[in-house]
Amino acid sequence: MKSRLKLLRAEHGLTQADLGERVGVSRQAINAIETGKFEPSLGLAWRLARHFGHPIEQIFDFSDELEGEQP
Amino acid sequence: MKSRLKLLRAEHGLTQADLGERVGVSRQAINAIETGKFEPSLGLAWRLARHFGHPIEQIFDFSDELEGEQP
DNA sequence: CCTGAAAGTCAGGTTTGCTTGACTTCTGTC
DNA sequence: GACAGAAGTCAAGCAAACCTGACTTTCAGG
Repeated sequence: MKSRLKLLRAEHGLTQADLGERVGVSRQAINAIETGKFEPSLGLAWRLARHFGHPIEQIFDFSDELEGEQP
Repeated sequence: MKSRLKLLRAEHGLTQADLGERVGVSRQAINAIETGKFEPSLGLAWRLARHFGHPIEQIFDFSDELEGEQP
């Protein structure tokens, strides 16, 4: 999973602590997501997407993790 | 959080076990999500959304959980 | 060079997403 | 009414998503 979170946050001139505060998580959580330590929950992803005014899929991209999903 | 998962699954004529198999989780997981026991991870939400061809926000709706997010 | 703010990292702990296995309840069909 | 398949539920366990608190690294300005 790759995210555009770091980019978006920079564009909005926010610090990790700032963003964390606004979406209700710790600054370490934001940092961990940006550095790929883990993925956000659906609720957090939703709040982040809403905060930046973008759809979730446009911020968090899983399209490189296509396994056995027979179409 | 309310989801349209049960509805979409019914529209596609799938059983909980079927759907679970296609997105890579157990049938109990699908059931728990449909009955509101817990929320899916972002990865699972992404796979479900992709499987039904809808954006995540259109399937899982958090808009009733708006707390202190100063716009 | 110093300082301070921001970012990054680690340990330890709690909560939640998800598993398997087993059991019960609901719904239809014969 | 019996049977089967689907849905629902519970317990026990593991892994991932958070938390707090503390520490180190990076880097721009004075």
